[in-house]
Amino acid sequence: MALTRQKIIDTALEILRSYGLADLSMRRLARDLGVQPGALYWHVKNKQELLVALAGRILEPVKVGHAGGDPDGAVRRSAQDLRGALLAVRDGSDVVSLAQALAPESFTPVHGMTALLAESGLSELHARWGAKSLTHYILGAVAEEQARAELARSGLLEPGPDSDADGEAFLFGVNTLLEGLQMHRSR
Amino acid sequence: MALTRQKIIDTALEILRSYGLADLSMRRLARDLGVQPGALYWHVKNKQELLVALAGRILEPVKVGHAGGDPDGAVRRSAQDLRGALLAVRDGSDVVSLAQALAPESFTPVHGMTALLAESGLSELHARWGAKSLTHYILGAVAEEQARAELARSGLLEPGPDSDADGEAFLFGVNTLLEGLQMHRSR
DNA sequence: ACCCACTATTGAACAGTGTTCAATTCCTTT
DNA sequence: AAAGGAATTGAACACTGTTCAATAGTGGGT
Repeated sequence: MALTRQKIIDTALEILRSYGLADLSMRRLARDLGVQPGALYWHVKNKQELLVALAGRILEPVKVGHAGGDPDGAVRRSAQDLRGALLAVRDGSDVVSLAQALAPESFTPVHGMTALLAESGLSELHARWGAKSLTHYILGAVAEEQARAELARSGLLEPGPDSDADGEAFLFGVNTLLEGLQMHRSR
Repeated sequence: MALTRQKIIDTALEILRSYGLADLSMRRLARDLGVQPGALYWHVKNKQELLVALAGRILEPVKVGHAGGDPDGAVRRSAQDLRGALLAVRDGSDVVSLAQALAPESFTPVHGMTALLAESGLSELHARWGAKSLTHYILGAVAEEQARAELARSGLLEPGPDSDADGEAFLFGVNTLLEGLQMHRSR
């Protein structure tokens, strides 16, 4: 079974899901693929590129659809989709944050959000700034959730109640940002 | 000259300032102190603890003072102070984000901001959530600025105009958040 | 002055990391 | 079957954080 870029990314995602970013080394990845580490570098430039691709895969299910008539609602839904996609993979927010730092243009959701906000009556500039604010907030909020989850996993923190207080707090942040943006609309 | 925890943190900060987080290894740190790597572990539990202490040092100049009468203004000023402190040290936002993930309670600014927001008429819960939203936003925004700076330093990005567009965008985000919070005030 | 005890540092090792590259194998096309 | 490019191996390089027995330095009490 030939080694392929696809398979590498798939296996990397599986390691991430099950063991987290700390266990995702090139050697571990090669071992799981039954291959020598050097072989990976034929299909992938380096680990950074792998992580960027991985981030793309994590965000694949997120479609920042532009819903007719209710841009705010669409943004709200996109934000929650994004959160969901990040939470679905262990250390997902770390991987995506890292990827965004390495290849900012590859972080597609921000484009869709900019479009939605522009559609809602914001100037081009304010829409861009608003979208960036939103994504910074989202990545930060989810990173905090997952960091806590990681601490809990290692027993350094009691696992707290599993009520969706995080989801509520998250939505509060998104709504606050959206309400703040409302003031800047021209129409 | 006896090795001391203070000197270790000082030297670590100096390496960070001049060469960035990637060059801040325990070995490099030991070399700069004229000491064997193992010696560091007498004064510091491990690298994580060092980074948390370092984050504390980076945030030292930030005093989230509670200004009389104008909580929003105080928050705005604190946010900009925080940004300034992070930007003053290369990779400052990475170090602080990391520290916050490892020891959330040690990230003091969030306390002061919570207090200020509560003072401004928000409920206890909303003040907490608002402060968290703000800090997520701030860390994310500065992280992006510094990531771009790092990419530019390595020549992978043309250094763009040095106008303070970043400062403007940053302030926009803070103001948006504050305006959004206004809706949730009881008085 | 001596010895003890405690603090601090060394030197060496362990187990891992990302990455490179000559040599080799595999597979396809002629 | 032979040639040639694509893919993989095996080994090495230069690192990383961390541990720990052995050693050195330092002060107090007899």
